[in-house]
Amino acid sequence: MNIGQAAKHAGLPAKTIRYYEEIGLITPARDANGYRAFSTQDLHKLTFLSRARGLGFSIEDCRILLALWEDQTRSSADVKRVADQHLHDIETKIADLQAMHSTLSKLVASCAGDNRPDCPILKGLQTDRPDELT
Amino acid sequence: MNIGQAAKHAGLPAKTIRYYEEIGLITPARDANGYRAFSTQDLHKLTFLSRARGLGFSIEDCRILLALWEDQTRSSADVKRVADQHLHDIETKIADLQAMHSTLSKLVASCAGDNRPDCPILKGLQTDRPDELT
DNA sequence: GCTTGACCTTCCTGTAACAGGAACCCCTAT
DNA sequence: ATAGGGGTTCCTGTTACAGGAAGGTCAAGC
Repeated sequence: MNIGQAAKHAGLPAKTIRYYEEIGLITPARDANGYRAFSTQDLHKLTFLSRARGLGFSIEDCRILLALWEDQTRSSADVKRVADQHLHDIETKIADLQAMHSTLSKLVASCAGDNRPDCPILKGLQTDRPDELT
Repeated sequence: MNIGQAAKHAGLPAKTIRYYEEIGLITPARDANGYRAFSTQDLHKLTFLSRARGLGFSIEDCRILLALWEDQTRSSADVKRVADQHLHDIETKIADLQAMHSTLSKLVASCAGDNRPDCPILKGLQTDRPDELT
């Protein structure tokens, strides 16, 4: 199967698949004409990668997860450790974004948004603790 | 004031300040010895940038906000537009992360995390809709 | 006067995960 | 023969800096 079909199958851009080969996540065979020939196993790997990336795992985490996936003697604890760490990272990011959102939404709410220059958002950005502005 | 002091004052690494100069966000004067000389106005700008970046605004957004901040004839509507868009982006990111978190936390919860190879997390990653796994 | 250490300077490379595009090859249909 | 829709490699650009090399500067202490 050529890269175009594989791309559709996995829900990934062809460019991304070429990149995954370049960094050694997959190693599809080659036809006589130089075209990549994707096996069923390759397609499974690509789907796996697509899913893992979709859940926000980094490429390096994907590399680890893929290795565990292929290792029939793995311990589920090893998988869980990686996933748990990522889950924690996600929680941290959410908390950070929520903090930004909280501060920023207050500033936005207090801004008239008309044609006058007076703007609490800009005022908030020049002070150290914008929440203290009234 | 030298870059080290300015960095402390603004809560930014010196490296970041040099970068901001390189991309034209600030243009501090130079002493005879070539050292950057930060004025009070420069310090205000750096603090502004530090705050805006801390709220997640992109560098390009910061450039716009900084210009509005310096323009006494601005309309607060222009500022609000930028902030509102960013707020929306933040909301989108939070929603994305929460979706990942939801899926992943279910998978993690269903994984024993022991020394056996059987792992619902890996199973979830190879199917298209891991939530459907029981 | 000399050294030492803490500053400062520029310049180059690397990061994450690809996207865009050029220049070119391959295959099939008309 | 040509046109199109694949495929290939290679190079550049993206975001917002961090790390580090090589070297100039300044104030303090001996």
